Amino acid sequence: MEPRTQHDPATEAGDFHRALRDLIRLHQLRDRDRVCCYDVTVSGAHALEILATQGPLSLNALAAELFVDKSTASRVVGCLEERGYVRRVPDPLDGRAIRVELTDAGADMEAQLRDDAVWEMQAMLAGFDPEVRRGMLGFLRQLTRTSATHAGATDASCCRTDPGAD
Amino acid sequence: MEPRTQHDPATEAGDFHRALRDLIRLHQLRDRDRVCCYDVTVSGAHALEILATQGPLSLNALAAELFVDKSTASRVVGCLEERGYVRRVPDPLDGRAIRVELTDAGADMEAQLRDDAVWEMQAMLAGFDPEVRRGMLGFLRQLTRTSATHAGATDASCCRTDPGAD
DNA sequence: TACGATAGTTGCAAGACGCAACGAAACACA
DNA sequence: TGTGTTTCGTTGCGTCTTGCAACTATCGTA
Repeated sequence: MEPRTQHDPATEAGDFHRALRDLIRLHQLRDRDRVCCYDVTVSGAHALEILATQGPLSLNALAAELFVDKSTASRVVGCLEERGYVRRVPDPLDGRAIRVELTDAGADMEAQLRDDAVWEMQAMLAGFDPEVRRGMLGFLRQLTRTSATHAGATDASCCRTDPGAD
Repeated sequence: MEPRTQHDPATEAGDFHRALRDLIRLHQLRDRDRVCCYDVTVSGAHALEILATQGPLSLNALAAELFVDKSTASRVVGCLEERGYVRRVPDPLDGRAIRVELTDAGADMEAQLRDDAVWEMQAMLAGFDPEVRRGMLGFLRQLTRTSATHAGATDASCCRTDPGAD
């Protein structure tokens, strides 16, 4: 049992955990408000962004990118299509599949949303050292990767109630 | 219009934005799974953590910490109380108010949840430079603060779309 | 042609949330 | 001291998001 000093790994990890929890919780709620006036849901906004980055995708691929069930993805696409932001195009190579494409309006909307977020992020980043910024970006991505791994192995990691006696 | 080099602020901000979006989205979904087997909801887990950190709180204070409506907080507390993790104690100084207290079982559960998260976070942090870690912690907190400010000023920032676009 | 696998859609239920209405207690003020 | 106002917490109700499972249509293969 090591003493909990300021530099104790567990203490530091606890700080990170709290910071991350607050951030996630806040974004969960804030984004809902922010996005509403743009007439798209949070998932919709993410879908637009993904489509803008990766080009047309099948529904399954989109669902995977969004980390949601394909049924949810289907509904999200339905909403976006109603508003004219995406198009469902039948896949010429596979009669079962569709390709979800961004329309011009969708691309425009996506640019607006991204601009907004980027602008805000830029302001935030200004106060940090370039080297630290690079490290942070890697950290965020690493965190996502690790979390994704754990999420994938839910059955095992979900109910490991006792890490020590295992 | 400067060219978008690797060090262009907007590009970097975009990278951050994407990284953060993925992280938040993933955690949003992963936490739901993770918490299920512990018999508490995500909000419930956060509430436990907050109570453990800050001690007994009024319902309003708890709601503020959770960033939710007091009605939601009331229900969350109701769930936790059913399971024996918290207690509603009448405030001796104010007949209207209550104090939400952690029970022993609640403290135990909270420790389990936190341990889990801390353990994971610790593993993640191990690979990063101490200086970068310090920067990151500050960054995360700054991000939360800024986001909170924007969330508070929703009326102004939410609908700064083009009014004539409808 | 028949069968199993795959893509996408939809019915259904559950969970989290906010708003608004409500009762009870505290407070302010005449 | 009595009355009106504010604050605290609870509850009814509707909405939104999501996943699971059942379903249809299509593809690939024997």
